[in-house]
Amino acid sequence: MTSDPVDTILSQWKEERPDIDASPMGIIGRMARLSKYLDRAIQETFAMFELQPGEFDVLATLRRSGDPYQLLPTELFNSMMVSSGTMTHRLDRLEQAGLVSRRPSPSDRRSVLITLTPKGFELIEKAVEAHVENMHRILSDLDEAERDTLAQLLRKLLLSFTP
Amino acid sequence: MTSDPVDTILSQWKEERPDIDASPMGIIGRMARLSKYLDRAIQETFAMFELQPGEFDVLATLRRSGDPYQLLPTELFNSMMVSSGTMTHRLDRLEQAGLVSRRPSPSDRRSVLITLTPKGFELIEKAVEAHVENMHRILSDLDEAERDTLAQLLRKLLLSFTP
DNA sequence: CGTATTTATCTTGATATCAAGATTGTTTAA
DNA sequence: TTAAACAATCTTGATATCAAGATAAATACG
Repeated sequence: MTSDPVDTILSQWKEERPDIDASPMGIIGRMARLSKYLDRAIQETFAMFELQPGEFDVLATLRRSGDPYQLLPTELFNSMMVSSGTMTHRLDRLEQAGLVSRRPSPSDRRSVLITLTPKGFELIEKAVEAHVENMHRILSDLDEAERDTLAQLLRKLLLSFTP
Repeated sequence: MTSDPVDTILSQWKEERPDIDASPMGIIGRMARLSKYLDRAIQETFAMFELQPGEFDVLATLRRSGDPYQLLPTELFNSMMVSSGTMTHRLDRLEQAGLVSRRPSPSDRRSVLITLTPKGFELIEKAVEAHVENMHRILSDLDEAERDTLAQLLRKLLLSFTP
């Protein structure tokens, strides 16, 4: 089995602090590094559509919510784990670009309905297709069984954070 | 098998775009979410030592490099995948806090030697112990076989980015 | 030998993000 | 009904980060 940079880190700790079991870094350290690589690889696809990752997330969330492609800011920032202020800023940019619209909610005057515009819909259709294709390419070194196993283990770990 | 938020997302895509195989999101989407949860959980430990994650990384990298706990800024930012400007800023703060020192390199007048101060050494010893303990706790829902399998799969994926 | 290229670090300007607070509106319950 | 609690969104101020460029020094090469 070929060794990676995290193996080097683990063996350094073994040498310097043999009293410590640093093995969890084999998972957490690799997740951190992978996360950076994945972000970069994925961003290249988004850039082809002049979208930031956060903007893509908003459009994709609206798209997959189904007709009428409409959600509240609160639903959006809850589902994507960012603060309300961050969402306000994203929506400002997307509205500016004509990809979503803000309309007052008829049922709650505190609320705003965020809706995909036709332009936003067309853009996210193409961007999602490119993104999915790119993700397949990124994972192509894992066979189907490995991808399944990995997805299962990640789900189990993810569930330990969301009871 | 209990379902998680990513399963919901996958089934939404299945409904809305049955022509697309979004299964890679089962890995990449979970990695993205986990990465956020892990960052938050880990940050709590660092905060107990008044360290930002990036500052912890610098001190830990110096510590595990072994005596004399000394590296160049270039080695530091290469190993932790951040820009040189980011490293300059981190080193400014760490130097300010008296945790590392900057000394001119005797062999290359362009270079600066970053060294752990005794204060930095003492702090990182304690912080690493707490961090490792915390990581064990975070992964405690996975048994040893699962942790091994997960680490192996992550290594394989990571190696596909670093040839 | 002297010029061009590469390397090491830092600076600058822009931006995405967060936490905390402000504003406005809704719901609860006495 | 009315006061208190809660909810939805936006604003503000701070910060970590990056990309690109500046500066200075070392190395390579014709």
